[in-house]
Amino acid sequence: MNNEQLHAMRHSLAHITAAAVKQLWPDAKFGVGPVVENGFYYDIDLNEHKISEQNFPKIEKMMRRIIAQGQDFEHFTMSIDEAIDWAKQNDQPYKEELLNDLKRSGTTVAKDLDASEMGTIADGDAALEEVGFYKNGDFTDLCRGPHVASTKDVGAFKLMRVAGAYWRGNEKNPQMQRLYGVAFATEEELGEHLAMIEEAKKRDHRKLGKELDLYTTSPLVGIGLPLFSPRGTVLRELLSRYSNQLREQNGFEKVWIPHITKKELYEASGHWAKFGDELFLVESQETSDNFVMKPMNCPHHTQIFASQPRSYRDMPVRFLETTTIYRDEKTGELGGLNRVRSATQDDSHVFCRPDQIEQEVHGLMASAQELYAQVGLKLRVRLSYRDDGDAYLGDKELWTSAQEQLKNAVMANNLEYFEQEGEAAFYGPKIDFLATDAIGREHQLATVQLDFVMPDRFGLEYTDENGEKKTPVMVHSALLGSIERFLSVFIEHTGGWFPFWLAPEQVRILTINDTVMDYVDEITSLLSGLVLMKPVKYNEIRWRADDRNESLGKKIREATAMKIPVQLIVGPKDKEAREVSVRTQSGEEKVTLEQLAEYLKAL
RNA sequence: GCCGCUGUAGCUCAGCUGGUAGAGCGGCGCUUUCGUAAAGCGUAGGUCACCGGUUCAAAUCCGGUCAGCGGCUCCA
Repeated sequence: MNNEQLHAMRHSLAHITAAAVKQLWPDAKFGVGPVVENGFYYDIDLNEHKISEQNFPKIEKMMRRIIAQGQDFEHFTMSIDEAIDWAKQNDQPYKEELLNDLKRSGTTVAKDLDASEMGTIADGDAALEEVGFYKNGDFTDLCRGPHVASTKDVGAFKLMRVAGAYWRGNEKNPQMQRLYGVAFATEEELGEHLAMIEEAKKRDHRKLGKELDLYTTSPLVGIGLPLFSPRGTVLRELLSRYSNQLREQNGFEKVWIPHITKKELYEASGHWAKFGDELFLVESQETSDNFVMKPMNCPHHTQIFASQPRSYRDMPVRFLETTTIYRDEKTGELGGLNRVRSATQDDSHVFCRPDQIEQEVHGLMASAQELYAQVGLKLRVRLSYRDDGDAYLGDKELWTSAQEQLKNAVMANNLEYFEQEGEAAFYGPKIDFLATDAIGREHQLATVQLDFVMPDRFGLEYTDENGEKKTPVMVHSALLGSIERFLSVFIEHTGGWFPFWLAPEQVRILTINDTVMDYVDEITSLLSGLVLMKPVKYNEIRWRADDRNESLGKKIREATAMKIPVQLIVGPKDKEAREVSVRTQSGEEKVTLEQLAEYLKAL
């Protein structure tokens, strides 16, 4: 089975889905039905009627009937005008619209779908004369193909869900119903895929967030505004400390800024014009000034840079701050920790000379590399450059030099990378770090962005060796990105089994009976004096003793459910031998009290 | 913001086509001090998300609101 065959199977299933829906609801109007990752979808407009998942058995039954009939997929062509007549006669206004686009420009310029799905080639500017159709049974559809020969050759499939989708991805257009299915060549592969979805569900950070008591939400506080319980706060603080520690080693200094500011700050930076509708407004009862919650930190940090005269000898100036930003995201976008209205960034800004870009980016990359290696996420790098267009601000030579320096830094760090032209921000080129998690999903977390525009907007300057005023370059960077989003990825990556240094509760002592209480005191005073220095410095051991009047089995069960990495079982025999039974994910072993500290430090 | 689905005790869930609410876990009390993933008994918890409607009667049907989930759109 090669990709083309699988593609044809999935695409054929899209047609079969549409054919089944057409039989069940004859007045259905069809949009597009492309192949997507792992399957296919078809956009359908049923006027008043709404398909729900309860209809799936009925639709799937109809699909299986069509499949069992072994209908041939017949290919034929029509002239474009005949095709438009066909669409009109069959009351298919969406197809008619597509055909008219094809007639005009040879392509359908809809976002999110490949023109090849609609029966033509994407890269033609010329008007099209003929379009392809496929017919199976009495269902005919505009389509370039290819398809499998017969409806019985489509492999294994399952309808997954139905969702609203705007016609051609534009929210001003009518909303259609998008029917999603997954499809594979064999039942086994379909089964594996469904099992993977189950695995992802088990690791869902919203589920684990509740089970492990990491964070919560409250309708009284508002959606998209998560509240972190003690255990979740440990994770947040340690990750932030680690991220800060890595950069402080490279000369970054902590700064602090307030969370509201006058709107004028963002008018000066240019963000108000562009992102004004995403800012939370804050009203003062004392002054007429308009305040906003900060949606980013860089403009504030520029004002700290500007507060002192700067010499070329002072450069680079490096600021660092873990702080929360607030964005008024649309309610429908919010969910879990992935997308929130209060997001905490481990933000940093370097103000440097143009010739210092490479060394600064190099240092940040090395830090990112170390952090991600430590948490077990595999990194690769996307370099986004400008193209020849005029959408970019700043000196072109500076861009060229900066892009070279970025690439040098990536090479020096020996990182896997790829380059994209035309993907840079208007204010400078950027580097995104893509992290692959334990079940193969890729997430964008850390970022390094150059900025040639903001220093100019705020009139930042330093004095060079000739006594002349020069404008610095800014390097924006975050290693974790948003701590909330990082946590959502990290929780799912680890399935809640955090590495020892990060675990909110690292050690739990499980007693067998009350005769060992004095021995437990000895153990706890040892643990209380224990401090880890790696990878985060001054990381005091977090422990609890479970000396309740419960069975050992129950204590183990509960400690394991909370994914506590080290369980110390303490009974009369252990007390007698002056050792503890250490239970970890990799099994159980006896460790003497004397060796316990070293044992834990080595984890 | 839009479309679809869901909302029953702290948690996980049962409650068929309307007759007025249940289990397990957890909590609390008592007993048990028990060595590797749930000790025993007892007991207290619910305006069935909220508001309105239909009905003799609503957790159940209808409408609205809020929240959660899956998508669309968006993401400096």
